[in-house]
Amino acid sequence: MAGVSIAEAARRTGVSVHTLRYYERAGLVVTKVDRTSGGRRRYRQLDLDWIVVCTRLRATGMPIRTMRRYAELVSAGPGNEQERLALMEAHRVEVTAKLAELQENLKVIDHKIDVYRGRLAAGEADQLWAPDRQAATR
Amino acid sequence: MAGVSIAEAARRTGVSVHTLRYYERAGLVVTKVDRTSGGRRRYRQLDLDWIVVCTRLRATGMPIRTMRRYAELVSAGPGNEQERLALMEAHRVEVTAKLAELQENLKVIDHKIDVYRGRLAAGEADQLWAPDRQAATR
DNA sequence: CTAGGATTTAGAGCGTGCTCGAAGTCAAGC
DNA sequence: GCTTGACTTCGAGCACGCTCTAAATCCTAG
Repeated sequence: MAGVSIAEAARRTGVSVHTLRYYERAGLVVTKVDRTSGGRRRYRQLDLDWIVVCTRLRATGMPIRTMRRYAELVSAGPGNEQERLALMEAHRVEVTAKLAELQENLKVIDHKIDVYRGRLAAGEADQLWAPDRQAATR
Repeated sequence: MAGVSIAEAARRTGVSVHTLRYYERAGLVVTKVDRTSGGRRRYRQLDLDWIVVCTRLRATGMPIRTMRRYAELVSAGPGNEQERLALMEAHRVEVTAKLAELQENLKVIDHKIDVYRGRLAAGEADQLWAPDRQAATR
């Protein structure tokens, strides 16, 4: 029988078997995964590829319900590319916004790190700090 | 009475009043927020500043329990800068990893967008697609 | 002084995205 | 054929981070 077991699919995609089944139930898996005569899933490369795309979208914070919507559009076949494009572009806006926010807030973290490095470097010479300086840099 | 009400604090920090109280209960607020004689919170600038820092850390995905740990270290006063530094550096590693992952996955989104833009551009000339091409670009 | 809106607490409830358990089925090795 | 372990479905359970409710209290405007 062509394809791999769910355990192997989990290994290859980095998604747990539980989550693989959950994604299917949730309507995210646009490919119809084969079944053995005994009812067991057999994942082909196409299925695995799609699931990997799902993990990428998830990793960018796309909600499950949006992924389902996207899967529905893909399942509906050609003719709704406009809608798929709109969905992806909307998501792109969110991702880039999140990226910018992350980069901005990384600065705050870096600043904190600088402060503590500075204190530690100074602390080697003198463990005491003026109270107001503590309050200011906390 | 110095300081602002919780409603005003919410407005200034962009955090709901519910969440402000939740953060305090959760042990994230290192400053001791004043109270009126009647028991109502009065936020001073220092309190607001700290809460804003909390929102930055949250925005970078720091879990509540890590923020609590950080707050504990700060509350404990000077002398644990090494530990605070380690905590922040560990978080920095996670944030930069997330940033890189996000940027990587943004490429997938951009590719999808390219595909759909291409299809739409071509679709204006011809709505039909070879089945294998559909499968390949989905 | 009073009415009504803001605030308080403790605790319950919710949305998301998994994660797991139970009970049963399938299949590969001995 | 039997055992053993992977797999099935379905529904419950969980972790997280809020978010809201209820009932009481506070405070300000009129």
